[in-house]
Amino acid sequence: MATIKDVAALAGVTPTTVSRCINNRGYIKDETKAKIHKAMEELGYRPNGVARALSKQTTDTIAVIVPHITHPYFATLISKLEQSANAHGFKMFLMSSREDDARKESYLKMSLDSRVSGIIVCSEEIESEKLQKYGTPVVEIETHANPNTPHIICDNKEGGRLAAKALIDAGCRNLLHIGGIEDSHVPADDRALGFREVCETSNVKHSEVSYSSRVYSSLDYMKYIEEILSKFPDTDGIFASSDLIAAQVCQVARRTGRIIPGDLKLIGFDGVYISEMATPSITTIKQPLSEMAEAAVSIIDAIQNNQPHESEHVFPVRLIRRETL
Amino acid sequence: MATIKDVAALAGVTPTTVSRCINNRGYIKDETKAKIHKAMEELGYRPNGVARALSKQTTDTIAVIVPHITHPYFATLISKLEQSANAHGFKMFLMSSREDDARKESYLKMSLDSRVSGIIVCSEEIESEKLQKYGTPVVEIETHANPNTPHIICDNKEGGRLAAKALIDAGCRNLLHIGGIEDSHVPADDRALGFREVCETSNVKHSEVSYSSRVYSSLDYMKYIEEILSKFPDTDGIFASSDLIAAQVCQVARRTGRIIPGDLKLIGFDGVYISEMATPSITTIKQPLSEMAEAAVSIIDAIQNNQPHESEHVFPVRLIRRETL
DNA sequence: CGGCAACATCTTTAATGGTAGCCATAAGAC
DNA sequence: GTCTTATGGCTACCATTAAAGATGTTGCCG
Repeated sequence: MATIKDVAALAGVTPTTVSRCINNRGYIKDETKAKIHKAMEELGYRPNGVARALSKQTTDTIAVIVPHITHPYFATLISKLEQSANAHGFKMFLMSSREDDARKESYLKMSLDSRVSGIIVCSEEIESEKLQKYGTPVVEIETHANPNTPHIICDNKEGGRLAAKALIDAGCRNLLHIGGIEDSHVPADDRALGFREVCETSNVKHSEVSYSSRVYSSLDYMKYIEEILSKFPDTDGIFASSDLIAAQVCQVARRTGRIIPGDLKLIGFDGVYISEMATPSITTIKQPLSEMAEAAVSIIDAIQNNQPHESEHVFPVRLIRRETL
Repeated sequence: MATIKDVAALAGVTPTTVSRCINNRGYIKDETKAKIHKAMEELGYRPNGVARALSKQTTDTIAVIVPHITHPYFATLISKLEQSANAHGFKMFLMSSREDDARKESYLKMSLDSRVSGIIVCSEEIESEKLQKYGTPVVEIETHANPNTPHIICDNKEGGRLAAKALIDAGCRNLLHIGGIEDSHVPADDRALGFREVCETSNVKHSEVSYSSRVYSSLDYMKYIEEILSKFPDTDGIFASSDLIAAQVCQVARRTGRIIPGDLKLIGFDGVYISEMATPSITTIKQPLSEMAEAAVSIIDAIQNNQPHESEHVFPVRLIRRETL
């Protein structure tokens, strides 16, 4: 590929002049500009981003680390992050740990080595203190491992409250919350807190179950849900911690002859497309993922430009009524 | 962040020696190695990938361009590509055109400028001849704009045949194929060919409908499917060109009082997780996405290392039987 | 035991492709 | 005569690597 020197030689100027022409810096005669542009055109010249990054000391790239890509929640979040990144002039590295700590660690190092402008970590526990000494900005979405790291969450507790209230208002008296990964502690666990709070205040019978990270990884909760439903046969209202789980509750319900919402009412969490696509469509607690993604990217943008930024963003959630309630 | 010079100064050697120590090249005394490692440790040194890329003339990065991220087919494909990229030592840029030609063009330029090792374009028409002069390897998945560009597809026509046969064998006599984006020509269109072929040979009544790119973009086929079903009320078997469409057919069927598979049998395409997650679970034609992703990344790896590679890969598809047939 | 090749160890220099600060020159305005 | 506008070259710098060179150290042969 042609370099700036080739262009300079062809246009009869020095590389510096070409550089300034490209970057609109300093003074250049229109005539000279034209010559340079013609030379660039002729050679199909494209400035070398690597050299630029080295010289400018910024790659304009953010790394996004997620546990899974296909999970509808992460797929949606990734999509929003990509949009925001693009709008802010960032390219996006996508890295999926697949819940392997070694891979996560390796990806973190890779991001550092690539001199990304920032790292966005989603629903993953990381040792952000250790990262801090490298000076690469880190933003956490739905995690909060370190108090100094900027983080973005939705109002999980309120989400749990909304779900419990809605189920109780709809007449449910035997509630079940499916959520939380065993041996893991994330902000999403607060959904259970809000849920419990309302159930206790309203004096409604309720249970909570969590699942193994193996089930979470596989995205297949089917057998697990069957077990749970036979363990809690009287359940008439379920608050699932993701729309993905809720969609599978719909399936299991159908197979086991339960009518939704007749026999069993159901509320999901996230508010991503799968909640609309399930049959019946799922009533859910929606997170404002666009805004959350935008906030995450904005923080990195701000840090890169030495501008002030919030270190904690809590976004409101809301109930979307559909067919399962 | 510390540079190789800082490490060199602290260890009392030259940057070159540090470089050779890092890359295991040439002769270095164990004692010196130890000093260098100690210095690196102390400074928290991480080699600068940008400078490395400039010097080594390779970024070990691939760019993946897709029309959409959340669409279950693309989400799955992206996930598989990320896995293969990682296994081959590549980082992955994810870029979504959102079916905007200008954005696609801009992303293509960005990829070129970033000196990626290769570009993988999924289901997007691109002018790959124009790209060729830049020397950046391009691989197409489920597109085939240019005869010289390596491309990867599944056996779409055979998929159409399998679907038609299965529906006819199940007793359907009024078939409908939902597939194909208006004003666009992609290999996936061949699914209709195979479908038509079998229907005609078997003398079974069949129709084919395609949808607007607006509907495709929105991922929301609901209204469209309603219209189609009222336009073809006698339909007893549907072959949908994606599992996403099929899942929405399930929904519309339920709302309009059709029982699947009693009144209406249904086959999807892709074989991605949403086909398992829909209610009822969807019988589908599965593409081997893992293998296809691996092939795409392998080709870029091969080109980068001047090794030979196939220019056309056609992967077999197979019928997965579930509840809609 | 001198001489010389082979090996070991580290340094010097140049190159990767671009950007940016500084400098030199000159023409016209005030 | 000085200030502003305009033009474009020189050189250092970004962090690293490849190639070649410098220096010392063995080992072996005659």
